[in-house]
Amino acid sequence: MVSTIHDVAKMADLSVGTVSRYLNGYNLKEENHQRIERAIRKLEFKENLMAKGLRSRRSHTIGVILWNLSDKFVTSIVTAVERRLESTRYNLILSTYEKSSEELDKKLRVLKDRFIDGLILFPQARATSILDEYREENIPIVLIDEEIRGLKADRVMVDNFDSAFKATEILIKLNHRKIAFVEGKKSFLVNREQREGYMAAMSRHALAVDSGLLVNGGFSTIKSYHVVKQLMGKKERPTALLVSSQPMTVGALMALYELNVGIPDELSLIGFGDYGLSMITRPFLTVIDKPTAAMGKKAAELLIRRINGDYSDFPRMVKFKSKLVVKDSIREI
Amino acid sequence: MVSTIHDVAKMADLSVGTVSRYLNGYNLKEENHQRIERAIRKLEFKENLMAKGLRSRRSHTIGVILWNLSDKFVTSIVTAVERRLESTRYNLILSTYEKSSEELDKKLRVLKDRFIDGLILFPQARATSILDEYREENIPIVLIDEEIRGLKADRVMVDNFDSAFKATEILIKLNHRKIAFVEGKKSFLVNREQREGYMAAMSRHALAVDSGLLVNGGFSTIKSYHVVKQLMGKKERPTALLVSSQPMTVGALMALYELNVGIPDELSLIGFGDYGLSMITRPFLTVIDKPTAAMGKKAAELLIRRINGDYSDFPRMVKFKSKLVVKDSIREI
DNA sequence: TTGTATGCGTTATCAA
DNA sequence: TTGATAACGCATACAA
Repeated sequence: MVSTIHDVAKMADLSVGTVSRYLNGYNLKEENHQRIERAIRKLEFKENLMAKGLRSRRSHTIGVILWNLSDKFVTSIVTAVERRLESTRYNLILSTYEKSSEELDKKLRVLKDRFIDGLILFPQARATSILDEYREENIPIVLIDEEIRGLKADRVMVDNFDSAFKATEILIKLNHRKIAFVEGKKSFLVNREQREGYMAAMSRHALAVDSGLLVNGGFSTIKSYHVVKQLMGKKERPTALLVSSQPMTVGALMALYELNVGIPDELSLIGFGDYGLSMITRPFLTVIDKPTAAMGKKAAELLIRRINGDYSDFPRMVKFKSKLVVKDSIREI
Repeated sequence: MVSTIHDVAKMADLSVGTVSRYLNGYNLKEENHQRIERAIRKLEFKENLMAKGLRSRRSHTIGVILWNLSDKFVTSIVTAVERRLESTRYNLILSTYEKSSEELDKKLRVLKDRFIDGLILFPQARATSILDEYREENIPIVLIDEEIRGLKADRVMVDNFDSAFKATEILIKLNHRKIAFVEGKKSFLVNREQREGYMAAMSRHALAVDSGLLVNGGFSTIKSYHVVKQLMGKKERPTALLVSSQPMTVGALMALYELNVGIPDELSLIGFGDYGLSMITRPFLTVIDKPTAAMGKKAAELLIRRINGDYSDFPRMVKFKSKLVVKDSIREI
């Protein structure tokens, strides 16, 4: 039989109030403290999270809303979040929205109705006024690698400017001049930052970015496949290519394989993406590896602090530098 | 202000009992039905899942315990599960255990304490008696592509025998005789079935499996990397290689790249894994693509039926055939 | 078919 | 510092 604080109280010969206080970390007389502890152990008492939640309006649950699980950037961050949460009493409720605004809204609503105590959001679609309700009800939100206009929230970011800058610059130093950049969706901050990094590196070295070099891969594998195919079909090919996300890098690879473009002989290639990708392509791919483990940990910690009411440095923006992992897909020309 | 069934009852001029019955699908007088519906809409009433759960001992939550999120087999099934659950009132609580038995036990315990209504489990480590408690408390479990000895539970499986058989046989038909098989951990059913499929195909064509052809990749990328390196370092190399999981296929690729083994010229290669992998390796990889979408959907539906008390065909074992996607990594010799 | 009343396990208020 | 007791929002047994 499952026991309640009433059973514990009876066995310890104290009142339920006292037991409840014990459970919530209030000070008791040392002796009573011990008595309760013993009773809890004997009865194998476990708190009932639903009853607790009903009273306290907390679910001890953290929502994670992400676009999908096929992106390693997302999954490694979620993994890190879960790991960080293991020592706490929080669990993760997972929701995906496939980059659809309607879906996103729906999921935001569902999770709010479940009384999540906090939210970790990977934003890749517009959300509507539902986010205001989160604010009104004081449900903290941590955004991953993006902003949402009009929403003051904590953010855990990749230093995307720096990443693109570094990648572009290394290509320039290898004497590349015609460096193309496959960007994502223009409306997103992550894309603007990357593009600015790319532009800044180009202009610092007095290189022109003619219009043909900047192509839009729309954050998707298939779109990237098409634009890269088009890009490399032109008479004036770039000698180097920087692709701004993992799924788009996959698309680019597919196109390049199909066109039989030699890497790095005909084209030097750098992709944003995880380290894993660099090991299974041939040649090994030079990638910009994002510090997902640190990001997930940070996001979890930030969120917990907010849940505990510590808004001292709100809104916080933490930026992590990525690492350029140089492999065989780039060369000097 | 958030409204309760009391508010709804008052506005509809009925009792809370009636409203509660309405919400749980009991029959009401048509007029009252309408009145309640109107009131609910006007008040934007939402059920309080915690209160509901406290009374009914249901959390409307389904636990998913998986080894980690870096395996596409896992993530695509989870995605399918979530999609199937969208039209229901269930949400997913996610937990990972990194193939450690202690972790698995811990997670099983945590989720039980959260009153999950059902569990989807990807078993790759031994679990202890905690699973008996699930049975005692009537929490249904669906196992994905594995069995747990001593546990009667529904299972959603890949037809691993058939998969390995088909893959081996196509290699045989391409005149390969020395076909090596990188297997996973022997203690798991998935591995035994694959191995039997491989053996069956070999013996049907009267081919001997000498001991050197069967190597153990331990289900991990790194282990597979090492054994394949060793395997291909021998004087007598196989002419074809079948690798029995996605992570191990990655490890095999790393080894083969490193040793500069020409694929498919020197070695024909088939890997278990997802379709995506086949597109980014060079040459394009022939893979055994598992029907993860269907599996996830089935798992969700099976679990919901059990939660609803329908145990008519318990325990059910559903087996899905995988698809051999032939690309450029195999050739006739 | 509906209303009333009790309890699910906890927290919080108020007295002691 | 502790005890008694009233909520929290809902489901259900029982009566009507």
